[in-house]
Amino acid sequence: MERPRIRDYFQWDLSQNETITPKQRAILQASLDLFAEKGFDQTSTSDIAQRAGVAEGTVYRRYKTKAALRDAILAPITAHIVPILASDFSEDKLRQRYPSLQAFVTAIFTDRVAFAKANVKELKVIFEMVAFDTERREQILSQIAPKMVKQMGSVINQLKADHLIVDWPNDLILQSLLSQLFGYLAQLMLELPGTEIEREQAYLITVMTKILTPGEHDQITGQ
Amino acid sequence: MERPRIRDYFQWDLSQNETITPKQRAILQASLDLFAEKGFDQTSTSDIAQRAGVAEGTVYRRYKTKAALRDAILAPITAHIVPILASDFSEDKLRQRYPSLQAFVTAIFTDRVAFAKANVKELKVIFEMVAFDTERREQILSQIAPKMVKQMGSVINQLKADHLIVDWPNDLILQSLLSQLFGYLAQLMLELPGTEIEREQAYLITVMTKILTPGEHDQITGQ
DNA sequence: AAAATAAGTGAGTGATAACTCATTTTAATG
DNA sequence: CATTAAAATGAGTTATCACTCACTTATTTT
Repeated sequence: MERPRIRDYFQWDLSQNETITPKQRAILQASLDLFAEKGFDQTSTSDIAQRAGVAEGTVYRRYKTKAALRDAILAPITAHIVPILASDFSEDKLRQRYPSLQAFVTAIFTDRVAFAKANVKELKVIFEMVAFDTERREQILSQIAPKMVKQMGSVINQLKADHLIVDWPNDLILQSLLSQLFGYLAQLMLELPGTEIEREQAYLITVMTKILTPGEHDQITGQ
Repeated sequence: MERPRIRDYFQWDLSQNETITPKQRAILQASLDLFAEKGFDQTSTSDIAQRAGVAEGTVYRRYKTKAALRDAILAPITAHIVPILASDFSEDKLRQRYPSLQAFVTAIFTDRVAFAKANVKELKVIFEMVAFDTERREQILSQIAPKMVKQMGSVINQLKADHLIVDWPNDLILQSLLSQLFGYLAQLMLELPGTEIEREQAYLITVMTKILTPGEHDQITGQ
């Protein structure tokens, strides 16, 4: 059974979904744009209809509720966000030793950064949803976190055995990886100016490698 | 003219504001809690009244609109957020040379992390507001960014001259500082589990020092 | 204690927004 | 072209929510 490559998840083409009329496609696109621009609650269904060039009733033809419409937008990305975040380390990559720390970091970030870049709007909508819905957040986390800890854990332990990575507890290492990703995401979503997005990926890899390289500054001084 | 120390901004005691009745104080507290829990739009004024143990009319006695109530909550923090983020480097600290990179990083993060920790709820409300209000975001940024770039810039240049900091463009250095802060903030606001918040400050300083220490991995490799 | 001022109340109001449905328009099929 | 099915429409319904106001209760002043 073949796992799909991460690149296949990029660039959702909403139009290739089954039989979907141009108007329905316009509704999905308008919703995504508006939710990302103004937020879910601040977007009315009449806003969506107007932006999509459609009557309001058309919005409700396929999606029973506004929330269902949001779910439909996020369906493709949520369906694959778990494997993208947590896996990709299970099979081939796990068994192959990482020759260097940089190789490990590159493996982690390359696809994930590209994925984030290709789905900024969707991620923003997810963030808004998850920020104020504790239940949903914990549900998602309980799916992702254990896999991540387990799969990444083995790789990290390998690197530790080879003295290729800093001797921190694994959760701290994971935390710095995540923290770095969050910082990057925030920049994308808030459209912070003065950022050459193009150099981001290389920058992230450089910084992350630097953080995790064993060295003299590794002692975490208490306060 | 004495500038207030950052510690003075911590821990807003809403009750010490002028003449404020217990009920008004309860309204402010309930609003802050609910806005941070459920989000601004998902919180109705009747929710607030109920949580505060007050009639709905009472909410509107002092604050003309729901937005004005939010502004009132954020007033103290927004009044001081600019100096906290951007300054504290203008006078004494700027003139005194930083003996080490760690001293510089510690100076930057200690207060800011403590501030973030003491104002998680407020920051969450601000984030929600700013995330979907481009105008307001740019307005705030245009206030903060130039000061930050200017004041931090001089310090960074000094450290560069002494070869105490990595030879990256200043905006890239600033970006990594910010990115690190964002990552930390995200953890706070999303209440991500498995995080010993107490070690965060020491961790941030360690990591940031490591990132900015000049070394062999400084080349940012293109993709 | 009486008068005056301020604080608090909650039923009521207008507007908005999510959602419905009878009808019309478009597309598919024989 | 006629028939049928699907898609689209937009006026209408219902519920919620921000906000008001005439009135009551508490507090201060004289």
